[in-house]
Amino acid sequence: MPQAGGTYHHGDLRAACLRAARELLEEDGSAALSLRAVARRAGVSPTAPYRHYADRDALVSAVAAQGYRELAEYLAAAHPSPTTPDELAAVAVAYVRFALDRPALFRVMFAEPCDPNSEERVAATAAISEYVRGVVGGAFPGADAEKLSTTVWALVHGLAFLHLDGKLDASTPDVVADQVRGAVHALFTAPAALSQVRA
Amino acid sequence: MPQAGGTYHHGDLRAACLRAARELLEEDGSAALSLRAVARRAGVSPTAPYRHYADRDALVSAVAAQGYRELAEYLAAAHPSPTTPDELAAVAVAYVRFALDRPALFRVMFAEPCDPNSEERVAATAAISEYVRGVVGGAFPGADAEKLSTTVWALVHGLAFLHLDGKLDASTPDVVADQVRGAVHALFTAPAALSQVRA
DNA sequence: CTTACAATGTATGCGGCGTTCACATTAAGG
DNA sequence: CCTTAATGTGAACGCCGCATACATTGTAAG
Repeated sequence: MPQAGGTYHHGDLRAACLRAARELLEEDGSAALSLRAVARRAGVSPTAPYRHYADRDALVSAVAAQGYRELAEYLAAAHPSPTTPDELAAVAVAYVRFALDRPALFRVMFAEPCDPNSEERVAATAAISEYVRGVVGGAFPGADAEKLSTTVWALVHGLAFLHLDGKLDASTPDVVADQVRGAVHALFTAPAALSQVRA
Repeated sequence: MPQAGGTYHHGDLRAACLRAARELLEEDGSAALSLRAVARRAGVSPTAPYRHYADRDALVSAVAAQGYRELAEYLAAAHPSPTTPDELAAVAVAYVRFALDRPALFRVMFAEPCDPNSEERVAATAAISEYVRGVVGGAFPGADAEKLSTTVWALVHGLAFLHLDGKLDASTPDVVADQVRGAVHALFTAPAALSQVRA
């Protein structure tokens, strides 16, 4: 009886596992994200989570999928439908800030190959891809949305990862934001760049 | 006696561990990179590697450091001192190809925070940073080498990671190469982009 | 040549982890 | 009420990282 006054059935162990996993992730990094630790934190026996997640990968994928959805919200909050380079840069800054605020989660989302066994995860990643393409395509209707969105996503994603790895100066949030804005503007204020990626 | 006719002393277990680790990495992914598996493959007792690596992280860092050095060679082989956008694009293509050819190694190199306890590793990463800055600075002497090199590195690094994660079309090497070239050209053929990042 | 020592590899053991399987408890529906 | 499926428990297996004590061997000083 792991819970003092607890009932035998937890109620919503699935959600509790997800919450516990997120906490462990931010507290001790992804190495500490074990099914057993999650079970302990949820106040449940070591094998109880297997009723809700097939294996550790399934739990990790669920965490990642939740991360993708949160990222989408976070970007939308930065600007719902950016059109100018400035607005796009604001979204890019939000992307990098998201990564720096939740480093372990961001790594879980992108550091491993996306497990194709998790429908939830592939759906969430597809949604992010769609979002990026939609935003870039909306801002630059004449350009090849596919290529251009890939380019800008890669740029922002790369900045996020390099910052995460401590390869760049991330001393203050402002420094980071300026860096990101500068890089995005370099890409978007360039007529030659746009013509380069047109269909 | 793990080795049939083997001697008690291995001879060069340190190097053998590194080799075994690389093999395991490419065969079964980073999850299979355990000190015990390395020891098995080297034909040695499970704890023997501890004589040469303080812990698992130390071995991983050594593998990563070797990866950084190989990456530097690989880029230099693509073009020793690029100056034109075309030449820089060729180096960028090599960067992404390196990542796609050695996915597990590339992830080890970049997916976790760089362990500051490994002098070898920090030295190798610093060398890569220097290399990138030098190449970009040499190609565009007027620009702010710091900012510009960060931008182009992030772009290429992001492309590599997105490809690695299957988020982009990596059906054929040519498709990937075209994508990378297009993205780099978008950045470098833009006068406005360059003026944007000048000091 | 011997012998002491440092370097290198071995043996054993601990606790944690992922996972499986048999079993217990509970909720829900005929 | 009683069956049945859902959910949680417990014990067990093999793998892992790692620490400790011990065995073997190269080396070099005496």
